[in-house]
Amino acid sequence: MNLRHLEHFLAVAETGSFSRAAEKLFLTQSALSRSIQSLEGEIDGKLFDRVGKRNELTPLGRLVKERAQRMVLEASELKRGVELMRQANAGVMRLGLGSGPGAILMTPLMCHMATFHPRVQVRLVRGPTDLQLVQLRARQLDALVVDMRVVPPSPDLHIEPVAEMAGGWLVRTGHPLLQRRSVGLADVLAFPVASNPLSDEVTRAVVAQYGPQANPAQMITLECNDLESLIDVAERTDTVLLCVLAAARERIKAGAMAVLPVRPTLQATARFAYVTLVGRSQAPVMGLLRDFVAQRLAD
Amino acid sequence: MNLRHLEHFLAVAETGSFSRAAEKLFLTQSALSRSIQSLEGEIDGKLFDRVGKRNELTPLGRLVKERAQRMVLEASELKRGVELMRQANAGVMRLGLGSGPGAILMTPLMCHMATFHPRVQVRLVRGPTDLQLVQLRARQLDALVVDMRVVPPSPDLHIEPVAEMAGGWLVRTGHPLLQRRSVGLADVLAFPVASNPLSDEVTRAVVAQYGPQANPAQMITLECNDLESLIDVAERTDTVLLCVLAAARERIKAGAMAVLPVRPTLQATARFAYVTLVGRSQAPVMGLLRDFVAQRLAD
DNA sequence: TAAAAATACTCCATAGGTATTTTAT
DNA sequence: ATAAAATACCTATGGAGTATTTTTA
Repeated sequence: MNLRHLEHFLAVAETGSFSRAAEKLFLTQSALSRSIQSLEGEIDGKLFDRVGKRNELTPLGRLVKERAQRMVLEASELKRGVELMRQANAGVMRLGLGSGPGAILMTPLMCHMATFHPRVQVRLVRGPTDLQLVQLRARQLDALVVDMRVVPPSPDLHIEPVAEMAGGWLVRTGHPLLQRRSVGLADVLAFPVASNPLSDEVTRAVVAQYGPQANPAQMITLECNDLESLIDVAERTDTVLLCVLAAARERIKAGAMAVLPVRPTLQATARFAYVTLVGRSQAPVMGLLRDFVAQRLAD
Repeated sequence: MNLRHLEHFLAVAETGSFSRAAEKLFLTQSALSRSIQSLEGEIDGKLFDRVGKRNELTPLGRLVKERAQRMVLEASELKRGVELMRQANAGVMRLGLGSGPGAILMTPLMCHMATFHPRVQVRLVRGPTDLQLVQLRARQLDALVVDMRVVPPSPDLHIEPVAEMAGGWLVRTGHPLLQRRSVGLADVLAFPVASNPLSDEVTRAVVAQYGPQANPAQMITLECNDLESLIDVAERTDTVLLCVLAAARERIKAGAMAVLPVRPTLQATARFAYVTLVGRSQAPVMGLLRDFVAQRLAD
C-alpha cells in the first residue's frame, strides 16, 4: 500500500468515476483501474461497487476513506512544513544566553521574532554558561550566545565570535562618585561592587590594571548571573556595577545611569560568540538569529 | 515519498544507526542507506547528522519525524480496521425498520448487538417504509427490514423474504369481548379499532373475509406506524388492535393481552423481507444481522 | 450503441541484493 | 584498524503508457 494508491482511491471516491478521476490525476484510465485493483487486492476486499455509471463506496471503502484522507492530509502537511522550514519561516529555535548577551539580547530578540517571524517557535534559556554547555551537548539547546572566554575550547564546539563589547563601571545618575573630578579604585571600593561572573581573562585584565585589590574574589560584593537584576540594583542603590556597558544602553540613554570614569579607564572587553555543536545541522531559522545577533551587537 | 521511506526513516531515527535499523527492517544496510538518501533528496535537506556513531536527527528531521509517526500509525490503524471489519467484529450498520419489524426486532436486536458484538456501531431507524426506501436509495441506510408487500417491486431493490407472520386481533386481558363465546366483526366494531398502516394485500384479505365494513379506511379508528405505542394503547383501553401477533408476544406471555377469536379467523399474514440495494456490497456485520433477524422471526 | 471499466502487452524507473570503497573513531 | 555508511553494479518488480476487449446503461 502506497500513498499514491490512497490518492488514487480518494480521487475515484470523490468523482465517482474512474475516467474523470484519471483525468484529475493526469493518469490514463487503465493505470488508475489497475491501481485501485492492486489496492483492493492488498486490502483483500472491494472498495467500490462498480455499477457502470457512478461508483459507490462499499462499507469497507468508507472505512478506508476516513483513514486515507487523514494520511494524504498528513503527507501534504509534511511537505508544507518542510517548505516552510526551508524558507526559514517556521521551525523551533532553542537558544541559550549567557548573562551579558541575555541582558542585551533577550527582550529585543523576542520582539524581533514576534514581529518579523511570528511563526517561529522561540525557546530562550538564560543561565550559567557551564550548564548551558551541558544542555547544548545534550541537544536540548541548538545554540548559545555567551562570552566566549567562559567557554573551554573543545573539538566538539564550533565557536564563532560575533562581537567584542567594552566593559566599564556603571552607577546611577545621582551617585556621589559622579561629583568627583577624578575617581580611583579606592573610591569605588567605598561602595558595594557588583558584577556578573567574570571570565579568567577579564579577571586578569582587571587585576593588571587596578592591582590585587581589584581581584573579583575580594572586590565583588554582589555577584549574580542575571545582569538585568544587577542593573536594577545599581539604579536603586549606590552600588557600582562592573559589566558590559551595552547592557545598560537604554538606561544610560534615558539618563537613569551613567558610566563612571574610573582611572585608569578599564581596558577589558567581553567577546560574545555564537556557539554550536560541531557536525550538527542548524535549522534555517538559526541563520536569521545569527544575523540578528550580529547586527544587534554591532551597534 | 512513500510510506516505506517513512518507516525506514523512523527506524533509523529510533536506533540512531543505519546498520541496526536495517536489521530491524530485514533490509541490507546499503538498501536502507539509499532509501534515506532518496527521502532526503525529495525533501531536499538532510534528515540526519551522520557523525559516524549515532546518527542524530537534524531540526528538519525532527519535523519530519512528527508527521511520519502519525502517518505510519494511521496506516497500521487502517490495516487493523480492515481486518476487524473482515472479521465482522466492527463496522457500522444502518438499518431501517418498518412498524411490524420495529416492534418485534428493535429492542432484541439492540440487546443482541450490545451483548455479542459490542464493537459494532448500530444505527436503527424506525419510520414509514416509503421514506425509508428513499433513505436506502440515498445510501443513508444499508438495509431495511419491512413488510415486503408495502415495497413496490423495483429492479434496483433486492428483496429477500425472511419470515411470514400471522396477523390477528389483540385486546387486553380484561376486555369485555373475551367473555363472549363467539365474536364477529360487528362486535369488534363496537370498540375502537387500531392498526399500523396495512398493505393493499392485507386490506384486500380483510375485506374479503369480513365484508366492506372491514375496509380499513372506515374501520380503523387509530392508525399509527409505531406499533409499540398502539400495543400500549390496547393494553390500557378497550381498543381492539389488528396487527402481527408476534409483536405482542411478551405481553401475551405475561398475561396482559390476549388474542381475540374473531370469526372467521383472520387469514392474513405480514411477509417480512430484508431489502437492500442491488449491486451494493454489504458490510460483513450485515450478515450477522440477517442471521439474527431470520432466527428471531422464525420463532 | 456509446461510454466506461477491465485486460493484454510493453517499457522503464525504482527498490532491492551483493560486492566494494570510503569515512570516521 | 575497525566498524559504519556510501557507492557501483546488477536484477526483478511494479507502475505507467498504448491498444484492445468487455461490460452496462
